[in-house]
Amino acid sequence: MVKKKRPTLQDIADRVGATKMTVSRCLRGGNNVSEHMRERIFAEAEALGYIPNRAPDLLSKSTSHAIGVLLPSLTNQVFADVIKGIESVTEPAGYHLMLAHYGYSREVEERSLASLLSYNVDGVILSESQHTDRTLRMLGTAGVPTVEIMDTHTTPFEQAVGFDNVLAAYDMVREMIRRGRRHVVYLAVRLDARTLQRQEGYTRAMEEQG
Amino acid sequence: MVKKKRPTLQDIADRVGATKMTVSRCLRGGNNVSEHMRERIFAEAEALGYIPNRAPDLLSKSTSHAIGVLLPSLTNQVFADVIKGIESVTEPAGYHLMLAHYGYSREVEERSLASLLSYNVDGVILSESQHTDRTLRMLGTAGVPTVEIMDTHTTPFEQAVGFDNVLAAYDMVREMIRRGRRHVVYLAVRLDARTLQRQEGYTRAMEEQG
DNA sequence: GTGAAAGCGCTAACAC
DNA sequence: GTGTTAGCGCTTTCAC
Repeated sequence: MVKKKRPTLQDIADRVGATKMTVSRCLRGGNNVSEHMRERIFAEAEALGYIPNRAPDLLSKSTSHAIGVLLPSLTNQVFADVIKGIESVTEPAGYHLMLAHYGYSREVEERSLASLLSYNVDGVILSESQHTDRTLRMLGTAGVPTVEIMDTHTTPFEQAVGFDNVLAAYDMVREMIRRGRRHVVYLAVRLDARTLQRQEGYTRAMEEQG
Repeated sequence: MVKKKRPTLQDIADRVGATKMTVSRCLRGGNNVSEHMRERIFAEAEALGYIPNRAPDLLSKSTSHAIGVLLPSLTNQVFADVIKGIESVTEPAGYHLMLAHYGYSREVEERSLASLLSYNVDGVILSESQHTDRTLRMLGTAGVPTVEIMDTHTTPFEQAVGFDNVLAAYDMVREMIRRGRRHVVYLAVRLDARTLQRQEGYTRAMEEQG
């Protein structure tokens, strides 16, 4: 399956008898192009099915108009909503999403992040707030804006958006006790960071109220 | 928010007193690098937090290791599952997903596709099988493998994976009739392509059985 | 109004 | 085992 070489600015330039510079200026709406040229260039571009190439920009300006999104899992329905929410903001802004998921493994997260960063993404969205040292270092050298979602209890690398599991659990248990419940039980399936955070909130509330 | 310039192969090369060629070979696991050099290069790469840059590859080989996915909507839960399914294949293969959605508008689809193609995605997944002429032309000149999902009734541009709404509706109605139902009613909310296909299946089954 | 040259970071091809 | 050159497609800068 050989990829056909796509038409470039040069191809258009050749056909209209100009240089790619003139074509470039014209296609980007520059006004210093003669009316005659402008028409021929647009006609040829359309005829050739010219599609601009973002790669050179990506190379020279290191900017991709893409945001990397690292999710622990796609199975958990909450992350489908997360994607939807992110898209609702990025799409109107002309940004694309590059997805990766890492199955709750910090090592996979590290690799996926490297991969995402190698595309020069303009920003990264991470879920969870526990990362390997290398992950943190990469975020540092990459120098792109980083947002951690879901957990706001742990101190974020840069910024975090989400909720505090500890506080949420604490509030819930407190409210139950306030309503007169005395035997509140905390049941959890997995002992991951979030579960433990909720347990912390539960324990705090229970101890506080005796 | 100024992006810090990331370390490049040249930066590593300067520090170990070699050329970027040697560094490039070494980091990619080439064996024709002296043991001494190899160690220093890896040490410096780690120290600098070097992250490889895919942009040059993208420019010279026009290959991105990314797949463009065009979805009509993210709100419809079925597409969350679609993403999940696609990811389950692409991720192990080392491919990333670039998402775009177009709100069931062919014009938006056309723009989004151009945008996706400008990243030199290695393949495109489209939902629905009705596209503008320009969309089709772009797919042609881009020359990347294209898969249309959801609808297999319409003749696909290249390949399609999904189900046949006409046939599905036909089968359902037929089965109802076979079980003795005589007053089967088809209710639809929107008159989009899919709805009309189902109606076609319904009508065919009803007429066939009288 | 249009062109020429350089450069973004990396690798393929070719020295030595 | 290591270096040199050239080039991917585009834009920026400077000429004319």
